[in-house]
Amino acid sequence: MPRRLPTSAELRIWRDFIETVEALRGVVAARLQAETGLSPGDYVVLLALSEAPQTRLRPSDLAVAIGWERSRLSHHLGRMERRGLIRREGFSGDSRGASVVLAEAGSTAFHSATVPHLTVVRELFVDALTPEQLGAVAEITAALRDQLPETLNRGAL
Amino acid sequence: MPRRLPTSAELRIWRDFIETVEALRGVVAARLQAETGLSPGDYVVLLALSEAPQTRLRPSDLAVAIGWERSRLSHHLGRMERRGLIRREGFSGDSRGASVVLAEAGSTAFHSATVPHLTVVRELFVDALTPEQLGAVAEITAALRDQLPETLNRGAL
DNA sequence: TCAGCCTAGTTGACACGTCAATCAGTATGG
DNA sequence: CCATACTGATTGACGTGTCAACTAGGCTGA
Repeated sequence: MPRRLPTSAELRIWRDFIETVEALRGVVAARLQAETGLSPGDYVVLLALSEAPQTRLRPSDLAVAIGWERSRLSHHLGRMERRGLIRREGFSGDSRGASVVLAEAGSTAFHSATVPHLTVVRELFVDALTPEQLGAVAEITAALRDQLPETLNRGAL
Repeated sequence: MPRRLPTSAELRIWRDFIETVEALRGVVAARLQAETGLSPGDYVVLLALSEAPQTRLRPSDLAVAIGWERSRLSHHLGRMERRGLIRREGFSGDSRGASVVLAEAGSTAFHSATVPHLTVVRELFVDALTPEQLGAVAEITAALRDQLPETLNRGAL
């Protein structure tokens, strides 16, 4: 039984919030793409691979590490492989398993993307907020996440 | 000249924030889809049409009203037209112009989606936050928007 | 008048995401 | 041994978004 509906003020906060975050995501993505040739998705994949032993991971492990569904990852890896950022190799031991390997081009791209990536986050997010607001963001994030179905509380939580 | 890079704490707040909002958007979209058969995009389009005189708008005006690029809207209208939610008609006066008309099915779908839509927003957003936090969201949204390129400060601002 | 420009709108190519189906290899119980 | 179930991974269909190109109708000034 629904308790009540949002007031128009609450609704406006919701819409502004969602639209602004979407715009922010879009701008960050566009700047990363322009400055480094990598999408945010590319970046997280390359980051996880860089940190992995031998810079290689099985797709399932990679998916867990970055909190993606396997199918999403598979599609993305296909695109990254076409661009030479990663390679797929067989996995000795379990012949249904595969292995994703960081390619030379991927490593290079990742390293030259790190600073631009962090700079964009600073300029558009960290510098936009006061330290108190940044703390409030952390609180709000946690509160919102708690309200989400548990299935989604994935990742480094 | 970059001033400094984000600390790892700041970076973690950023990542959690973006991931959580994305998850939230996904959950809202999935629930709307399941309960009403409409995507968030469908909903905003139908909302704008419902409020327009004669429930009809020229695509450009519609695009401005909801803050979308024309091409995005055009693609979306194509899909909505296939489903019978809207119709496209000619526009008398300027023969380049067209007109988007709310179809019967669109009107029905929109009206039966309103309450579920508001309920989802309440449950996953409004109810997750204290009134103070809701106020903080509004502040933070404004601060983030101010940092975005002006081109994007679109809509009812 | 008509060349050049602006505006309205659509289209095509492609990246990204989700879902359901599929395929192949491993494990397991009778 | 083998049917069955489970797991790792990919695939196809389709919705969604962006960008650049394109069509086509108005507008304006030499």
